[in-house]
Amino acid sequence: MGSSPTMNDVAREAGVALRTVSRYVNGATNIDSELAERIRVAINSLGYRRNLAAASIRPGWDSKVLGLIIGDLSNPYYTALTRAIEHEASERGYLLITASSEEDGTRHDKLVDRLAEQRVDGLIIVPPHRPARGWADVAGTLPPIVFLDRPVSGVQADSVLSDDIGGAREAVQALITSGSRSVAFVGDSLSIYTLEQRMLGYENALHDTGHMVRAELVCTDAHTEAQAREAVARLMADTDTDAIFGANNRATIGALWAFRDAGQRLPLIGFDDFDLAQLMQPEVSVVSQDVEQMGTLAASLLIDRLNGTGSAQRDYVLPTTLHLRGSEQRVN
Amino acid sequence: MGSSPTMNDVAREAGVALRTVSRYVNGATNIDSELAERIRVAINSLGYRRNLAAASIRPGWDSKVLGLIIGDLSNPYYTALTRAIEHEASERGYLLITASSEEDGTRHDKLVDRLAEQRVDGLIIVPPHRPARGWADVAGTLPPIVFLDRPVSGVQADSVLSDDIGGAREAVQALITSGSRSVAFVGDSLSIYTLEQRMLGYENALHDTGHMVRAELVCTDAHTEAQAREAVARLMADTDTDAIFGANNRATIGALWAFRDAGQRLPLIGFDDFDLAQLMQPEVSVVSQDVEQMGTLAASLLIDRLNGTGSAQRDYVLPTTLHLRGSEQRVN
DNA sequence: CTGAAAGCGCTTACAG
DNA sequence: CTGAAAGCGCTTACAG
Repeated sequence: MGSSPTMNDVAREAGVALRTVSRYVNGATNIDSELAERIRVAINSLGYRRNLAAASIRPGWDSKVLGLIIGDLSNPYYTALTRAIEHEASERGYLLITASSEEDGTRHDKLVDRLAEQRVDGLIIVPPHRPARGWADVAGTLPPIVFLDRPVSGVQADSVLSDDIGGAREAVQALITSGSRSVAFVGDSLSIYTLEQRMLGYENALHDTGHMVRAELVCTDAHTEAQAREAVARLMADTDTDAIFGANNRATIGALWAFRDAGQRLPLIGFDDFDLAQLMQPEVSVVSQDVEQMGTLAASLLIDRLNGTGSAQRDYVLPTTLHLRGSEQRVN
Repeated sequence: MGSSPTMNDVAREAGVALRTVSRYVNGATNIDSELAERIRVAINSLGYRRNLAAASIRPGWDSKVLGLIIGDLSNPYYTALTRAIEHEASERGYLLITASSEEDGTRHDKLVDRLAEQRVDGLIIVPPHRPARGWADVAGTLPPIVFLDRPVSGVQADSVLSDDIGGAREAVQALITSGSRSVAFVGDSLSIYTLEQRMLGYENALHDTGHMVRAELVCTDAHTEAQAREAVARLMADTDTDAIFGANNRATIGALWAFRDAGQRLPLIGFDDFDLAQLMQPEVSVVSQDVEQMGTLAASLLIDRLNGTGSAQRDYVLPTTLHLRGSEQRVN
């Protein structure tokens, strides 16, 4: 390292008072031009850089750093969210610390603590589905929070969500409209808020169209792509499943694998778009979330609140969009 | 906000000296157990959290925050890199600030400045291919750096690279071995280090097998997937191209699109693996970089250096792996 | 417009 | 083992 030059060093070098350097560095306009020049030269020759970390400990100054806790960067859904958040934050002068909880409650809590201790100005959080401790215990000690993807009750915070119920219902209805009668639900644990909601949408669609929810067509333990692949294989072999609703990305991709394994496909609609969906044969139909808007909105709500221009706290539920591309159709 | 409680508040509440609280918080073992208990109670009742930002301005203390500047989080290659870096950093107690330069030199320089002013302990940087200013101008004012994906000359820093030349050569040789004679190069600008290297590998492979480099088979202005798609379409229409080397992800996907548009495919090998490569028909052959190891190594080198356990500065060039999955074969 | 001084929340020799 | 004091790099009333 070799300790870097301080504002004090610059003041000495330029032969002015510390305060004058501070004003110069902070962009004050009314500075004697000769002094300003001496300061400029001193800064350059010393290679001085202001220390924002030090500046931010002063009362009323904030760090202009936001924290983001997501599940896992390997999930393209979270990646897209992160990108939008980072973009909006950067646009508005904030840096972003990104951390992955890996859906582990304890790890998540540690990250929250660390970020709070780091004195980030605000937090955007995708809460883990099995929290290790209650939010109420720590809420008072945390900076402003916006929850993303999943809401948290009992905490003062905005939430930005998608219409999981509506999206799932629409997808399942589309499958039924295309002629399927035994639509299977393939997804992860219902203890995950979004999956629970999508299950509700699935049930709604069945009820609306006069169908029963049949337990043997419901798989809620496909945590990975590989498990979804197996689950779909089993559904195809053991039941009269005639269409698949992939309740998340991994489920959908798993189904595509199972189709390839079986050498035959079933009508399919997935929740969440993915990169090459349109390059598949047939193109994969999906319900897509407006991920970019979700991220932008979350960052923007948080920053508005930090600036005191936020409105009353509420949940924002963004609509989803059904993209019918072909894979929903029956095979004959 | 409402200013949060400080160590001073805790000391007063517990009826001990500030220093004792500091020692408690920093995990000193030898503290009178009765005092420790009083401090514990005071911390809980006040909802005190240590202020790491304040602590880190003291001499010899560092922030335990690293900065990462990449091109763009929408590129899965950078995402994978980021994930590995974040994982290693987290594993070793560091937080990670991630920022996107969007390949813009000026924006990149601003991020470097901001991160330096934020006093991150170290920086991992994918340098933009057209830097707006020279590294020499600022090198002295920056924390330790590890360059990733592309090297930078004239700066004291480690670099973590892939064997772009070797990987490209191997890919092109494989296409030739499969019977292709007019292998086209489709990629982005050669002012990007990795693309320049891959072009070298392409040329090497041609020379090694007694072929000439033919200008009409070389496309180096496919900056986007869409442009690559058009470029491949043109190659198929206007030249005798009988195989495509996709010099990056976007080029490869663009080629797949062009194949679908044309209703026929050419032998293809791409540089960089992608998520659904094996779900395509035929499965897409690629040269893959060991992205996870690159990220882990970069973070690990940086942290070792911060801890004073780093070795002499050098470039690390990681080998690539050719995955032949079928798409390299000729169509008949 | 500029200087000398106080203070942000914290850690660390220095005495006891 | 613990207390009162100095100081990290910075900003900001307070005087001039």
